[in-house]
Amino acid sequence: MPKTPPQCPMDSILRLLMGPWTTYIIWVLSDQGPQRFGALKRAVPGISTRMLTERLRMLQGAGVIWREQKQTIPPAVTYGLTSRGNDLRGVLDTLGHIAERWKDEGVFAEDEVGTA
Amino acid sequence: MPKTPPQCPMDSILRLLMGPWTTYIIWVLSDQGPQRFGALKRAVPGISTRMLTERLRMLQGAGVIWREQKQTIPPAVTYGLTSRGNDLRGVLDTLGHIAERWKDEGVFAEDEVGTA
DNA sequence: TAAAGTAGGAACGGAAAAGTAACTGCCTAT
DNA sequence: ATAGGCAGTTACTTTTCCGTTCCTACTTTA
Repeated sequence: MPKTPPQCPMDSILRLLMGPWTTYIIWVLSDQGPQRFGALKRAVPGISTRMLTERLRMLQGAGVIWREQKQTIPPAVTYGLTSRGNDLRGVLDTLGHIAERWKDEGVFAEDEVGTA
Repeated sequence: MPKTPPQCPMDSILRLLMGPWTTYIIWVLSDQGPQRFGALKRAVPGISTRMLTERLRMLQGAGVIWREQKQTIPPAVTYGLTSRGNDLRGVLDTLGHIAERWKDEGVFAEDEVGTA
């Protein structure tokens, strides 16, 4: 029972980006450059370590971000966007523009999308 | 406790597109033109009427699709993309290309995204 | 000695999303 | 007369996700 019919590969990619935090993480990494785990956590206010870890693993598994671990004594792990992540950047950027335009038009106002 | 920090409007739009079926519906409407409810349901294999209705309402609420109801005796309801929906089309198209490229590269293979 | 930071892992629990199934009312075709 | 299609709605159940909390092992600082 595939929820994602195979004809539509972009659904797979959306599943990847979908999570509540995913795009935000990508945005931070693309806006502020590579970050360490703690810094990332601080940059994404409200996220739990569990979620952050999970999302990072997922993105890493998809090759969207890289992970560099330094085996120093307090281990230092840094994450950054790969070229594949930069692919996404453009799309997300465009989507962001659309989103802003829509927001100006009131699409996301509660009485329009919340009700109805 | 907003899961979507206000700084990131594209998260709102992704929330809109995210659902398991949403993009597929948009794709069908953009690929095959306006469709009636039943046709749409047949075109999106596996979706339940409940989900289809919900997604359509959501997309309609966001102004992504229009809904035209003819008060004939078996009521005929047709859905189609609005100009706003066509905004999305471009992005989804790009995303689709990326997704296909990634798929060719094996990003979505289980051993890459499932394991890790 | 105790607290805090580093980068997570494991377990538990609630809430929201999604699927299933049954029902609506009206009409047409068999 | 009965089945089936139209376009859903409602209720029920399941699943899945997400957040919270506690834990690791080590080191530095107070």
